[in-house]
Amino acid sequence: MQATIQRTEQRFGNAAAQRSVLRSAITPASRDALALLEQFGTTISVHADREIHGQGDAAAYCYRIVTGCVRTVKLMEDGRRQIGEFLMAGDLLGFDALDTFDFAAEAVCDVTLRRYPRRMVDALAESNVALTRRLRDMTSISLRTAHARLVLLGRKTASERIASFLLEMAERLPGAHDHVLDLPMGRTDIADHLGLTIETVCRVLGHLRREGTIAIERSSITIRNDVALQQMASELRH
Amino acid sequence: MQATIQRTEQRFGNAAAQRSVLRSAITPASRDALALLEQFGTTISVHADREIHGQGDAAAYCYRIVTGCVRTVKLMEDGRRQIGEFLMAGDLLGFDALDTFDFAAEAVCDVTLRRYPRRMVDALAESNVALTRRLRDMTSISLRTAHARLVLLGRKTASERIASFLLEMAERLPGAHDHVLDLPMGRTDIADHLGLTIETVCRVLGHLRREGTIAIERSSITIRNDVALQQMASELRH
DNA sequence: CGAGCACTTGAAAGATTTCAAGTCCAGTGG
DNA sequence: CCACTGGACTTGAAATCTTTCAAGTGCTCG
Repeated sequence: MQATIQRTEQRFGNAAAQRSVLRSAITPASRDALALLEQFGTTISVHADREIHGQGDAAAYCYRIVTGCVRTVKLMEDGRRQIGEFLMAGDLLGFDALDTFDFAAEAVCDVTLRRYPRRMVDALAESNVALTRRLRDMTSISLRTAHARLVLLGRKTASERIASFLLEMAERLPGAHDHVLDLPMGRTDIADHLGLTIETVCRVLGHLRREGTIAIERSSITIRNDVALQQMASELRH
Repeated sequence: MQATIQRTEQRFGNAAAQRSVLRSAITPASRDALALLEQFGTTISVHADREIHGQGDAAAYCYRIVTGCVRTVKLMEDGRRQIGEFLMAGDLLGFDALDTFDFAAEAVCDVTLRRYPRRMVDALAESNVALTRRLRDMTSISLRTAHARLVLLGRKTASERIASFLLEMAERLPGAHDHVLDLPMGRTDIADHLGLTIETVCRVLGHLRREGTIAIERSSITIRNDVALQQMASELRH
């Protein structure tokens, strides 16, 4: 199982490959390790904009997103907001928490989740080496994602951030066929994820549309020129 | 994939109190778990500005910083640079890596490291539950640190970033007694860590000095008013 | 059909960066 | 021992990018 992850990781340097790695968490073998948990799982539904867990809550459960989209949110005193990441179907939430969450998780749209008691996860991890290893690798992958975002937020321009975001969504959104992205999140969420204002997000998207790089229809964006987007995204040196 | 263990920018509630909480993550028991590795360790020295490992290198070793300061670096094609974090004596590096590093690690000043073969770490982890658990928690803590930095880079102003940085250093620098910080890193490193330019770093520091909040003597900064700094840092809502 | 909300777009304001000089030491060589 | 040189750090002024403030559009829902 770990072999699968490692093999994928070899394709380093190719930005697209790198991104997909971050989400390809569910390989056949690793699904087996996680499958042990299934018997302890409960399926729950959460409506759009409802909280799944709050910032500072005890980490009593872990989750797997079955359908829909979830955002992880940190709020500052004055209301400034940072969305750490968007989680899509198949993504996991809370498996790498300590005993409390340091961010809230909210449903972006109506979502279905599979929920597992954390102490079952911990108990199983104690006795199952494969699962343990799997959990550690998953957390490492989350960390790698976070580090890529540090570069995005610390060093990229607004256009580069938007381009990177669109390319990431093109790979991660379920059914993003033919370069058509049905974005579940609004412009405000995108802005709070990319460290921009909603106006800047709109302006950059508008610019890309006028250039012919993308087409926009409300929440659906079609990538018309992904080479242009990739150049604009300025990925890391390799 | 940074491997800072005992530190975290955990920011709920009283930021200072919270920070020390995670420091105590290194309990006697957990130190014992890591102590198993000691027999496989080698001590090495690296001169200032030399590379410890490159971006993309196979993760053959893990490290513990014995003395000095290390920076983790990501470079973009055009030379823009992001420093993920600074590691101080006692911090760990590479324990949460996958099979390659996605960032370089460089000595900020002359450093002494203790180096452990990764496969020994993995082998021990397979058979030792305490160590395994310890590794997972360490990675989770790194992740929490990274998330706090996402807020800093995505939503804080230049002054807030500098204030947060100084407060973090006040806690993490070995021997930061009496609010005197001997910063091992230069202004350029600080800028590349905080997503700013060197000029902005200088200007904000100069402003704080003129205000009487800090005093500056080359690489040594004295905090004269830490309440002012804490207010300026704008920590997270709790 | 009107209200409300999300999204757009324009114009002015503001924060940070860029460009350009300096200043201040530490180390070097005379 | 002292002047000199290079690098790190400061500081000022103009340029630039993004935000803020303001309006306006368009769609959805009641």
